[in-house]
Amino acid sequence: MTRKKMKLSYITKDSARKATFRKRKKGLLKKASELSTLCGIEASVIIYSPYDAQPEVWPSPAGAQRVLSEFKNMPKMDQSMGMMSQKSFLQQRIELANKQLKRQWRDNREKEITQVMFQCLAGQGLENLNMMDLNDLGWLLEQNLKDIDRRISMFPQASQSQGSVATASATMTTPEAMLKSGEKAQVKSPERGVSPETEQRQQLIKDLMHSPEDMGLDSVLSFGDNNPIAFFP
Amino acid sequence: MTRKKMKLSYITKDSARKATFRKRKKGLLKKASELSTLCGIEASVIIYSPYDAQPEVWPSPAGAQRVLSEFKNMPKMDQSMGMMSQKSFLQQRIELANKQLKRQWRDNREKEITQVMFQCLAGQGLENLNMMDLNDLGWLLEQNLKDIDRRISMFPQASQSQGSVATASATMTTPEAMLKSGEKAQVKSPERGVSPETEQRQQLIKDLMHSPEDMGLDSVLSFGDNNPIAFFP
DNA sequence: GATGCTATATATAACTT
DNA sequence: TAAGTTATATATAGCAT
Repeated sequence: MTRKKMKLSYITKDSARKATFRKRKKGLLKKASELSTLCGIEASVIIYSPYDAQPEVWPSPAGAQRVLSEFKNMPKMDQSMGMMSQKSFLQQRIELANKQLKRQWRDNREKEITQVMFQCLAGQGLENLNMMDLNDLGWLLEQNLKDIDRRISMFPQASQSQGSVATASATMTTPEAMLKSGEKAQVKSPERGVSPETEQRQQLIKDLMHSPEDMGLDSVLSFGDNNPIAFFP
Repeated sequence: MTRKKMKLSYITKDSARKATFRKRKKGLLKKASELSTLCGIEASVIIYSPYDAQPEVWPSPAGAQRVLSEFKNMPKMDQSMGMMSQKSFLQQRIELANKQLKRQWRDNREKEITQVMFQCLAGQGLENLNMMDLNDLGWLLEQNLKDIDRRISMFPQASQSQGSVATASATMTTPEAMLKSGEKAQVKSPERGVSPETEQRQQLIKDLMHSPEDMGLDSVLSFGDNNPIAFFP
């Protein structure tokens, strides 16, 4: 942007990267501030980097949270709570919120992984997934495959040859180890009445699951890193 | 900042304010994108304004969530809370919990829709979706396309012909009406270096989006049912 | 009201201290 | 390694369409 035109790619040189980071972070926050002032809107910028112990939050943690809470149901609560003992009411509220939040978090995990799955379909590949994600992705795939198998087995003509999709599962190198005991995939003959669309889809998924340059999914997926999601640290 | 030096204060003239907003929002997001790319860090920008029905979220709702999840480690507050009155601390806590919960709720919606999207890919079709789902699905598609476009535009060779995925968007009959003004998809030549997989995927999505017997998605998706997400029902 | 177009104001990469 | 300087690259305010 100045003496040279600079390609927009990761700056490999450590010192230069850090210098640029500091300068541009400052610039970005200034821009955000100006936009907010000039146009009278709420905005928030959060920058998470290894250069700052605490994430950089603009305009402030509280301000950021204000922006994040687009709907203003808060004021209503502030008014009504005047009638109760402040503490108990608030504690109650906190407990409730925590409980709901915790439940959300758990339910979210599956949806998040499904999201990941779609992102793969959208062409992002598996490179950026960590071990936990891959693990859960594998689990989700198993669940889906089991469900699909179940549905297939309900078709009359499939009764003598179920387990086709489980075959796909095996082909996809999904770790059998992850199946709960007693629920082993029943791998039988792959030949069955699948529509072209189905085959295309399965092929697509297989392609997506096969990342040649990375280590095989087998080794990764079976690695049991079930770290709990941090909750209200 | 250009022909005149401009005082940094709220722009009273309506049209000018909006014009400035659009320009600067674009600039801000670009800066954020560059910072992220150049320094390999995670960042998120959220702009909440009356000009956009949906808050502007960069790099994407999912990306923002990733950054925000880091942001929730705010030990700073825990330390300093000793100085606050119990009430203000609890209020802050509540605010935080509510913010997080609210965000969860909204992000959930997105994931839910993504789930729906994947179910479509799994062969269930769009028959069972209500108008809100379709609406949100359209929005989600837009977000994803924008994110993908952003990534594509980062490839040097794509700089002269970005918007390829937006082309897919148009082909998919995604309603242009849903694009925020000033962010019109740049539909150019569809011919570009897309891999066979990409084409296959796009074709698949197109097929899924095209439900011959139902009313076209165009009419449904552009139906402006921006109902707020219920929070704390 | 949205865009496109400059003339300038800013931001900042490469240097210097 | 950080802070200051400077030459340029970018961003964008004020207009024109």
